Amino acid sequence: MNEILSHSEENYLKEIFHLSEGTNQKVSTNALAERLNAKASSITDMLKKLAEKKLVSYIKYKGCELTDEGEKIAVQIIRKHRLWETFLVNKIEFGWEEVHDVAEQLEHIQSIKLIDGLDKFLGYPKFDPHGDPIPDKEGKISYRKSKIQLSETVINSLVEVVSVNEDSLSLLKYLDEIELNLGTELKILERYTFDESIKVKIVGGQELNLSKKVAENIGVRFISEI
Amino acid sequence: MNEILSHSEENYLKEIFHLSEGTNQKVSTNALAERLNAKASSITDMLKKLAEKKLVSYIKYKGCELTDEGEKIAVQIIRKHRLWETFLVNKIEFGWEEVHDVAEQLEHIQSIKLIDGLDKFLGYPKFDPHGDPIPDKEGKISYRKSKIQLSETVINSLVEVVSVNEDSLSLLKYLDEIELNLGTELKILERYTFDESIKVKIVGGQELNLSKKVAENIGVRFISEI
DNA sequence: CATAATTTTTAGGCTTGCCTAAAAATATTT
DNA sequence: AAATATTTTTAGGCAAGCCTAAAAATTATG
Ligand SMILES: [Mn+2]
Ligand SMILES: [Mn+2]
Ligand SMILES: [Mn+2]
Ligand SMILES: [Mn+2]
Repeated sequence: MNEILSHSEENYLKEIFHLSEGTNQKVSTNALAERLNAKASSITDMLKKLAEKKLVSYIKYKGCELTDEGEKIAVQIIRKHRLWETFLVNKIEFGWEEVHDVAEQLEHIQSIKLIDGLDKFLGYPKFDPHGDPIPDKEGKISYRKSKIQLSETVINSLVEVVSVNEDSLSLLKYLDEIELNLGTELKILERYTFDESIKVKIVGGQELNLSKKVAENIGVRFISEI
Repeated sequence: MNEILSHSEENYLKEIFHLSEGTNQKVSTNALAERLNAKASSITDMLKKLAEKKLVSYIKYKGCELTDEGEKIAVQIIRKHRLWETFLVNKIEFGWEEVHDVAEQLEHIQSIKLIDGLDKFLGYPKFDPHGDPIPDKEGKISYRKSKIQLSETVINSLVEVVSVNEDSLSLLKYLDEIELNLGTELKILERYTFDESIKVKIVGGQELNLSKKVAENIGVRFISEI
């Protein structure tokens, strides 16, 4: 417990957390391999090491799962990642599509005093620039309870954009272009059954069509019927 | 040129710079070994690699020296180190004795946009919390021309503290205790030949004795005769 | 200047975190 | 339930960055 972990080990814990978040399934070797851009054999190697350190439970051929200790560490890394992203956007004038790669580096900086100081300096933000919740010092994550995917909304409703999937650079850039940001309000006008694309009106902005794929990667909160 | 360097390689370049700063001597393997807390044989290994990459010039048994390219990189790492230290003290409420270890990690973060943004955010500071000059974007270092060691001052002069050696934690803590900071003015009252300690009066504060060793690690600027 | 002391390099080895290729286990089809 | 396909593990290897012990070069000393 409380041993220093390598960047690699931290990244494994974080990705295991992300892959199992929401589900209660174990994480497969191949899924990890894809997310970490490594070969399955490398994953197996590392899982053995992390199991040895009691940070994951791992049964050959059956996938892995974080232990309580492993999850605690993973959440703190995610806390750091999201606080640094918030810092970059709020203080250093980064765009939301520019922050992730730098935060991938910053999340490994080892200093509790720094991260708690940063949290205070930023005013204890609850969400990062992509709308993802920032875990608190104790590791508590306040998920937005009423969040649904834009692709799941019913027509004739008014919704507010509360999160976007940060994984795709090109999505973030596209949303910048069409001026769809966190806080933006959308009227859901139509859904086309052929490709499940939807027509929306940005309140105070243009009307436009969004593909199913785009809509699936935007999180919204229902406001009202139109 | 412009290849990505490992943390280790960056640390070697930085220490070679520090060890040769001021002097025009080559840096010896043993000197590096001591500063980097590694064995001489490890240093030899790395010098071969850095020479291969044209970042140092290295002749067996004759020590090493940074190339122009190597020096450019070293200076940028020092720029990052000192900007981060300034950030920690000015924005995150760190004490000057707490910043170095964290800055050792932060100096390896790879993002020109971040470091230039940080520089702007901090208001383009010229000196770090220990009074060391912060290289600018182009690598120019504005050394304080009139700086001398407190140990070299003449009695009956009034001086201002402009820098302290950051290498010793215990020195920094001691200076905190006696309330000797950057900007503090000192009257040089006496010098005892036996141990070369000096008696000083902190303007607006107490009178006290400083050992030669302490005085050598404090940089001051002459203001006037008393 | 020859011998001793010091510094530096070489030789060989270890761990971490990857890799490829082949073998073994598991899942899917027919 | 075989046969086939997919997933996962094992075996063996490689580069980075460190180590110890021994050899070689340099420097200091009588
Ligand atoms: Mn991110
Ligand atoms: Mn994010
Ligand atoms: Mn420092
Ligand atoms: Mn400093």
